[in-house]
Amino acid sequence: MSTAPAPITSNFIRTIISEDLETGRRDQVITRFPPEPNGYLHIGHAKSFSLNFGLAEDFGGRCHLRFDDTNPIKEEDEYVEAIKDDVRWLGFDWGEHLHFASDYFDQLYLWAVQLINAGKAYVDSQSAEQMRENRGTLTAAGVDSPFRNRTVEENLELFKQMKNGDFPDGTHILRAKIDMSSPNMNLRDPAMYRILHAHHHRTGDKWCLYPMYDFAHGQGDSIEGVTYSICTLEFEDHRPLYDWFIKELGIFAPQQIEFARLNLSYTVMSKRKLLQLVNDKRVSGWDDPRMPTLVGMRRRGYPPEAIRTFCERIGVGKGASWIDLSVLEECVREQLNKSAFRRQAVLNPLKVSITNYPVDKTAELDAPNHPQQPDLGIRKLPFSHELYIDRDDFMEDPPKKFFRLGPGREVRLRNAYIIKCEEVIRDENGEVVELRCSADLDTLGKNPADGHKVKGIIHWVSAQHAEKVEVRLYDRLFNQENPDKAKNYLDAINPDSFITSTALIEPELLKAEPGTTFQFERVGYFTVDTKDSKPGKPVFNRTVTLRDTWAKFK
RNA sequence: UGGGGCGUGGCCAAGCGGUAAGGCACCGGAUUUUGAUUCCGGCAUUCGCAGGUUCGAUCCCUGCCGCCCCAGCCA
Repeated sequence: MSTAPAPITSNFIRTIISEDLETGRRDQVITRFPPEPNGYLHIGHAKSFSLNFGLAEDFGGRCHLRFDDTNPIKEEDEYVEAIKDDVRWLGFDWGEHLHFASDYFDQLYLWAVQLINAGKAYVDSQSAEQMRENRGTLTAAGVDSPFRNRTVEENLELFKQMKNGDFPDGTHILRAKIDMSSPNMNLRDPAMYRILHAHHHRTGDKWCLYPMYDFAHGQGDSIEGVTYSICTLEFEDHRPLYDWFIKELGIFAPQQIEFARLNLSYTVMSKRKLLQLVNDKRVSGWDDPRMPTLVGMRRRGYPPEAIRTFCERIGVGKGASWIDLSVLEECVREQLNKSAFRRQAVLNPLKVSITNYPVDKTAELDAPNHPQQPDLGIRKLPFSHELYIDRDDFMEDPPKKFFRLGPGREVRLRNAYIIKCEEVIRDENGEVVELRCSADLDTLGKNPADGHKVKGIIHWVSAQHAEKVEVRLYDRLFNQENPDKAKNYLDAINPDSFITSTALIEPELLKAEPGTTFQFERVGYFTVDTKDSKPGKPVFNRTVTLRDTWAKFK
């Protein structure tokens, strides 16, 4: 197992920062992760905050966690706590720097007044519809609001009344006075403050007007001394606006750098859609193991290290990119392979009796917890006359390349003996119900005395010692690479993304603690569900299957 | 057909004037009591296209073509 650190491939952001540091344009690196607390974090957010925290770490700076809570209608405390949890789960630490845009509401209000005084902002009293009409289109300039030239005094008075709650929602709005004919729509007198008689999760009922994200975000960065404000591509057009506010206000200027958000095949990433999946009960909740949310992945059994590896592996660029789900799954396997204890479990049982093994005898065989890491110890595996193997490991008329069991064929029982299929028993319908096999009792821990080779190895459990448990087989939530290409993304939901089944497990597995992951040898990685498991009655979530090159031949 | 971006192998992605890193995938082969893992080896005469500058261009210039984003009192 290599311990060499994964090579960090450069990216354009790293290059910019390095240059700034070398030329002295900047002398420190302060970044931030600015989620809106209106939903749970997903893997796309993980890419963003891994980048932000990672950069700060690599350059000896720091990264803040700031909640951009400027819209009280959509934001809740529940999400704040969940987001903090997720960021910590991935191993990042914001130290003292937990902030909220709402911490700056007073300052923001003062700045709005400053802009009004400077003649750079005005209260508009058009309706939302009128504003939309007057904004123009992508190719036609907008027209000035009839209220655009109100006097500073009038604006000041109106803005104060807005703050005092003298007006109902939607009647007035504070706008920046920039240029209604700008080719950049964001500069056509954008809204700064809207009236919202709503309860805020932190400021309560103190305010009845709230700043727009665009009027809060850049200043929040400025207040915190953020040197690099890293965000996604869709805010590229907003940068001139943020820079305008910063310049007019005469405050510290962070540098915004945009990168492409993550798109993962077979999943959707918009919070609106994830919320709908939850609300419509298409999934069991934000933490449904099929969700691309961090809580979902955690419950599914994805280790945080795997997600960090994934975020590094996919890189950072500016081109819209689609990452195949298999890349994430491969990171999960890579991590789990190193640490997960090995166990045996049979999902689709077929009875096997060992004809030359005493009916009343039970042996306790030693089986390593991890064949590649002997220091992880062993566990006892009961072996007896009657076993179960997986139906997939038997074929009546197997092709040449099938290394498993078939009439007259030999196979190695994992961690036990080599057996030979002597007889196939069927029921009245002709279905195979039992295999009678002879075992070479001299093959425990060694090859046959005559030196012949047995290539196939299959897993099994002792019938009388096996315990039956629930296993949940998860697969991709959508069966279309890009669910948004369907008429409705809900139509692309994979009906087989969640299958409840049972498994016969070796007794050792009964002690499994919720949240721990095992490799069911030759099958996949399974994690004890943290919600539905009971002591002595674990429920297993299939985290990810093992790679299966044999499956390709079939 | 306004503005802002982006185009390097199947998927990501370095490189930023000196003759195409790396990862994943894929294909061989070795080891293996997991058809897993691990290990070796292979995998772009070419960087969206067409011109130009240069001794030399993926990197500079020009013109095309293609894709993404923007008309919330959302973020």
